[in-house]
Amino acid sequence: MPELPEVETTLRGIEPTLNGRTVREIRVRNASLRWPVTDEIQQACGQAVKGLRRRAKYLLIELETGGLMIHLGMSGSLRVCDADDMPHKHDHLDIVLDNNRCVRFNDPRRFGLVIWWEYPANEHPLLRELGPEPLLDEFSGDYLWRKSRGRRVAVKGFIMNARVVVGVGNIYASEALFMSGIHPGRQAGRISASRYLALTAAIRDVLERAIRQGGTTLRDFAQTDGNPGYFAQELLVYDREGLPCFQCQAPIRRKVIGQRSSYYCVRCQK
DNA sequence: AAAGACACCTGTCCGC
DNA sequence: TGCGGACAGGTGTCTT
Repeated sequence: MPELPEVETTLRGIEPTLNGRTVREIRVRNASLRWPVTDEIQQACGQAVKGLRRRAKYLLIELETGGLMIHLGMSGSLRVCDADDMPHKHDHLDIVLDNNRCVRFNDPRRFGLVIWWEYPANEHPLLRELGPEPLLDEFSGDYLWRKSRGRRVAVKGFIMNARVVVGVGNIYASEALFMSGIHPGRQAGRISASRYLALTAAIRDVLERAIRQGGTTLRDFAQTDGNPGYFAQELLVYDREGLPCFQCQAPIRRKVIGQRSSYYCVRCQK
């Protein structure tokens, strides 16, 4: 479910609740997430919130001697509520604050993750090998072009590889490739520098616009107040199999590339 | 080193 | 109405 814009939306949603507060309690209802939630997580109790940031699709709640790292997987979401509100199905974990407010982790498929980490976060095994953030200057057309030389993998898989660039998931990969006129199955190493420049700009543009709309809700993504994200209405190709291309009217195709559904226009993307 | 397959898990939708 | 199968926004790990 959540790609970079949905994680960024979630971060902005929980920020006012966490700022200036102290963690009073961590309530674990179901510890079997992608990585088991261990007792280590209880070290968060009594610690003040020092900051909040996002790296790739990971949310980092920075406390005094370490912090909480949260990943939403395919179906995870965070909601802000009161600590004594009745939990719903799949509400696996609560971060209860000193004012009785609560950040509640829900994840039907349990591909998500909530773990304790100690400083420095950037050296954590899950973060150490990650590529650049797509919205920062370190991500450029030149970088993508250099990185892709000799690579035979399909360009869609290439830009979804977190060692290449983080945060680009299945929806926004299809969208950015359409916007830059590149066929998703084209070999990464056989694309010119100028086309990578266009692709880089498209990735930035689509991610920034999606953040402004609170992310994309296709099925079950929710912002922290329970509202959906509104970017679905701006999607150009994703989930539009058989529907006319907005540029040329040809039917949008769906094809599995690298085990993921890819949506594209055969006439507009080469 | 790179690329591909697979596993993890639940819910929903569609055709029969 | 029930049942089986396909599919879903991610990514670590294992095999080629």
